[in-house]
Amino acid sequence: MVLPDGSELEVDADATVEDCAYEIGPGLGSDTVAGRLDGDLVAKEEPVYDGAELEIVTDDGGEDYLRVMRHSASHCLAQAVERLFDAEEVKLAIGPPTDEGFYYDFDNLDVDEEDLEAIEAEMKEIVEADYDIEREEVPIEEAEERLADEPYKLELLEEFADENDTVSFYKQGEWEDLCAGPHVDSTGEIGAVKLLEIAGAYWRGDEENEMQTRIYGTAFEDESDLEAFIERREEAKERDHRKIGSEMNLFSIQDVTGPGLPLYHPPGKTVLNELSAFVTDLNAESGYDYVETPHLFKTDLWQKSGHYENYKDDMFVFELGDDEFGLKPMNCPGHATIFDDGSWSYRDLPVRYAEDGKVYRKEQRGELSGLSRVWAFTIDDGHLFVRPDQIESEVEAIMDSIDEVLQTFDLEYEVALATRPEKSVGSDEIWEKAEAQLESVLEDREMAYELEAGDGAFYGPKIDYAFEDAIGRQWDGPTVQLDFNMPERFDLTYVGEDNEEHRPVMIHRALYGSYERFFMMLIEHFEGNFPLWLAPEQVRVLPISDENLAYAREVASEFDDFRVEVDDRDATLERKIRAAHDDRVPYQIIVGDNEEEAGNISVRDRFEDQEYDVAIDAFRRHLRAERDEKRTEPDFLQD
RNA sequence: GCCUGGGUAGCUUAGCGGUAAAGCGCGUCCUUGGUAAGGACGAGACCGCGGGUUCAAUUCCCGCCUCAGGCUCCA
Repeated sequence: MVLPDGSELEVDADATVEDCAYEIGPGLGSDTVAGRLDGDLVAKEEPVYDGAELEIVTDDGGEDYLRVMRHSASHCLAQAVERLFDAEEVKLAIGPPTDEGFYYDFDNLDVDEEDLEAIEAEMKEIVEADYDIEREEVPIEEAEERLADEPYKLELLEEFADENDTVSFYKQGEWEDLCAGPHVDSTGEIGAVKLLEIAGAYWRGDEENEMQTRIYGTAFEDESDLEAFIERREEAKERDHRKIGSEMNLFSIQDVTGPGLPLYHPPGKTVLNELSAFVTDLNAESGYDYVETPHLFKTDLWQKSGHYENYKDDMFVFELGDDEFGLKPMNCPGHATIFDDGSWSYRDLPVRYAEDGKVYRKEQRGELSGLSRVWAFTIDDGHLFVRPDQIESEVEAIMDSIDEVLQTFDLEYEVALATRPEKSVGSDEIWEKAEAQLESVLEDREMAYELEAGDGAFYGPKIDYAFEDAIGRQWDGPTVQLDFNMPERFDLTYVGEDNEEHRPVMIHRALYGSYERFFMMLIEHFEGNFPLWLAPEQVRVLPISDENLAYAREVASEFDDFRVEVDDRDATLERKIRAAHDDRVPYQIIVGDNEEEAGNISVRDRFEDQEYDVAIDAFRRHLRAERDEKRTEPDFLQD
């Protein structure tokens, strides 16, 4: 066996995880809860095998121990449910731990939120009773008898029967379950438990299967950890872009407009305009030409592009007179059509088209959520028509731009290579070539990447970026996609050096992905405290009394290349400061008699720092630099 | 789409078989204030939409619309 520190351990051929632990030391042996065998969490009774990497999991309160304990908590949940409801009727499905807790799926169980309290109380009794949790190896045939009334368990059993002679059961008190484990030694080890949600879940995650009742919960070693968890959830709620979006008047999604169709209010549109200007500048530097295409095309175009065949279920398609039309789910066919209208020499390539293009995709109703999943959204789209020999350098250039965007927002990211999906167009040969090219760029850049087999677009493989926000959540972002198929379908050509017609390659790319999703992520990442260059209101001037109002307006006019407001309400300074904070304005300028006499200002930032006797010129110079350099934090008072 | 829970003033929420309450915000007035809510008064609600039960429905029942969480973690 290979241990985490790299050392090797010799054990008998039939040794278990627990035996290995005792071999290392008797203290470790008796503390053993489970093991990680080549990365898999397994029961301590599981046999080890030659050459495997082994890590012993003890009751040290680490992630793995929590997982084991939560798995046991899910058993308590099922036990409580079978005690309180008709155990003959209710059928057990599965009950694994998750990253944040655990769940158990039941069939034929009808519960509401009030029942949850009763179930939770019963679970606490089970924990209190401190039943020993015992593992038992049972021959398949006997297992079948024990599970005669549990159709889902039998279905699972069938699958194990191929590879194993016995299966394990875990028993606590009067209740037992078919389960691979691992589990803690007794129910009393579960410190604090809470049930969270009732949800529906398809058996084995398949829409074709019946829907079962899933109960979510979580468990921790003690009450204070549980409280911290609940607090963290509340904090995430505070950051929610839907809440902040409405507080800051950024956008709304209203019943009258229909679902997934956001309306951007002036402050929100201000942010979007800044985001758009940023990539427009980058695109100009990278040699892109802007184009514009309508929101709607005849389905002839979608047939030509292959969307009709491969994407129709996600499209809004409708009859108009004798013709059928579809709202555009992607901008590429329009751009390909523009390219097709010209005649091109190899010298003209690459041709790079860009458009902030609004697209419409008919997502399932239940999938819609705030700005993160919508029906109508805008992509900072770009399509390149390149010679085969230009692919790698163009992909490199795009990745440079993406780096610049993500660095501007201080976002860490990971990349993944997504390969051919089941539903796709084009020959195997073309796909292999495309995948190989992207792989080679990633290798050249020495970038670590994950392989997402089958996750590519239907027309080509892609490199997807995922970034992490301020509280560690992952989001989809930029993407670079190779496309050998669209040029075929549109019969795109250029004349080569040899005076023959050649086929260009298309590259699809976006730096943000969609504005909607990027905007949402920024709102939550910054908690609405946008960097100066993005802030809808950048500076607010607060006169101490009405006497200073005229001077306040004069000061504001000195900042007319910024989004500046004067708080001219009849209110105390305290109230004005409070309001400026609530509205998340990066800088407040405070002017009273002292400032008016001296002809200067006081500056306050969102961190509550303040400086008096500031020259207007000096602050304006700083502000321009902070804005133009796109710094993420207001730093006038923070140097 | 399916499961569970919501939809009451611009926002956050309370309430209930007898057509509604609070805080913030907004308006007017008093106040002219020096660093995170000064005071008084006032306006503001087809209680998501449609149907049913009832003498009476925002409240109970049914349907629809819409929002949130889940349906991805696999004994």
